[in-house]
Amino acid sequence: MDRVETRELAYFVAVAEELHFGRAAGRLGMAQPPLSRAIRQLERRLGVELLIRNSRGVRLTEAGEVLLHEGRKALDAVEAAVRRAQRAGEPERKLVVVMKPNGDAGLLGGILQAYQGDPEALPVEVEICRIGEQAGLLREGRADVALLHDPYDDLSGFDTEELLTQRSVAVLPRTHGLARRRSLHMADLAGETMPRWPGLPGDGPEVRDTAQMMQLIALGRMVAVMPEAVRRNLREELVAIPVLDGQITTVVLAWPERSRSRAVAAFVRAAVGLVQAEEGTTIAFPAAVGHENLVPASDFEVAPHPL
Amino acid sequence: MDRVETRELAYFVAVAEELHFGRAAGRLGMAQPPLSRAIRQLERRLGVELLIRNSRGVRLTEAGEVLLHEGRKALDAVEAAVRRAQRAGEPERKLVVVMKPNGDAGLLGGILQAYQGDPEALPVEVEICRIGEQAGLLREGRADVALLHDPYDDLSGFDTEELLTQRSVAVLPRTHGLARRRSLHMADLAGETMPRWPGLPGDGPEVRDTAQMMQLIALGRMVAVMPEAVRRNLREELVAIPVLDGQITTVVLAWPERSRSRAVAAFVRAAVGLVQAEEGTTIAFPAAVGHENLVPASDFEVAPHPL
DNA sequence: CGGCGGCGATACCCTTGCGGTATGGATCGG
DNA sequence: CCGATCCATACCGCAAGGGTATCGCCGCCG
Repeated sequence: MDRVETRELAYFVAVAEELHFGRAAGRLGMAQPPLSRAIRQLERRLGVELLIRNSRGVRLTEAGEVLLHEGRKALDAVEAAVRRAQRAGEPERKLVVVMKPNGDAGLLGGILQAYQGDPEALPVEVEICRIGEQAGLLREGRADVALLHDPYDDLSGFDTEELLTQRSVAVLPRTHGLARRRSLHMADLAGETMPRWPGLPGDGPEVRDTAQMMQLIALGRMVAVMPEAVRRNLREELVAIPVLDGQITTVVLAWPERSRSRAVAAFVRAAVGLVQAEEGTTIAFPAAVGHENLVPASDFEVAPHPL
Repeated sequence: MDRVETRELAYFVAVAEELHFGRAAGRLGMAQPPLSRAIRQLERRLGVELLIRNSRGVRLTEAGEVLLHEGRKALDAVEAAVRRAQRAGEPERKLVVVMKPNGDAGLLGGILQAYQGDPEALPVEVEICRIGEQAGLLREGRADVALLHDPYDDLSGFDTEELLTQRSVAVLPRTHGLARRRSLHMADLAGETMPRWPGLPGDGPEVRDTAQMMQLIALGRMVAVMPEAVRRNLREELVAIPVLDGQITTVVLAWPERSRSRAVAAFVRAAVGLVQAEEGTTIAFPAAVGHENLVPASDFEVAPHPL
């Protein structure tokens, strides 16, 4: 059997997402009949029924579900291949590091310093993206490495190296009834309104970024349980209380699997070397914190580290 | 910028592999001029030089290297998407498990038994492939799950679950000077001829499969250090001696990342459940071994398990 | 030094097949 | 029963992919 073109895959994905030939054709910037024909042709060539058309709508068969899912991955891979090749051909090469705001837990400065000492190092561009975009940017080949968070980000398709584990703190308004506690358990927060992050399920109000969330917490509209690195940018009127049984978050360095880029390899070396040198320190804080709302890390010691 | 078609990617990969337009065109079943043109066109569209043509051969630019590498992955992904969709559309669905001969270390029987009890289970087809083919079959979508060996197989692009760790044994002819030792270190085998497996570097004679290797060992042409599961099919004239500092091999169950197949999920459940139930037993041997060339597992206890 | 051979690029032509428009046919709602 | 909606079919034109012939360049060898 001969090749399936990306065009055909993209057509199918569009139809499978819209479940409507007309709308899909519109999205693809073409007329409906050629789209119908292309999909039929694809089905004939694969020898599989992908869609069930009952003259008043479209449904996916099981094979169609699979092709939608796998086809998206394949299209991602093609796009990433092109973009990485283009980036590799640019006259001044650079390494793009992507993370969400504060997503490095204070590690990036040290990593960059170590990296620049490597003979294979390239100039670095740090891209601060919006929450939920990190993994996608890396998948599409727009970035070379990313600082991601396990278990919140989807790490599949990447090679990774764990850099740092973080425990959780509850971010509360200073006026909250629990604000003077030295530590909490998740059960203490039962019934509180929690933020809902884009892409994740939940019933709280959706928040786009940490600043927005902080604002809402300060207004008493919600509380949040976050990796302890949030303490680096707490507002005056908020406090962070350790949550002893909260989610453990791992900051991981991720890059495209089976990458052969020497610049990426050097970056990974730098990052791993750095965290190994700092082994034992769970999280780095600026030396001069000065803020009373920063809970001393020793408070975590009341509970054994669950890892 | 508009889409890159798989056709164009395949053309480029062929040329990049052959480093010769004529041969690549032959391989693709087409004439050389359209191929030249297609590649030029691809370069123009990407805005990147991929090949350096000096009228007496072709070389890859750095961008070309990247596109060769990433393009192969992308083509794999497209092919896998198609094949998985086709498999999902077959009237009698089945689950294809792939492994190399003896690659399950005796686990598969139990896994299959546990799996068949699951309500989501499908009929299973066990595919025994040649050495080095396992990961590829899974990548191409010809199999649903594979039993692979870390660190020998390339696990990137798969989700995995570790099932079993195996220590190493040296397979020696009964007449070998070391054949009566109770245990060895790698240093004891310095200077011995070792097999070279397909795809891996090395300087020994290449072997295709274990049976061939066993034959060569019996003839005194080589010795081999293998995961201890080889003891399950040793010939009469061979012995297996624990190698205390040999490579630790992990049998992992692998499946396409981000898979949504319920049948695969059920298989993973069955396998993980099984190994958890047997937790503590490092490797399962048939109850009635009876072969004196099977070294008792207790011999391994002289060295602490390095994991 | 000149001819030859190998290799990629160019020129030109033909055919395929993709995409567009017009229309048909089925089904559901009122 | 009519109209609206939506996918399929019919048909057409043109862009683009593929083939053949040939050129230009370069290294090799007589």
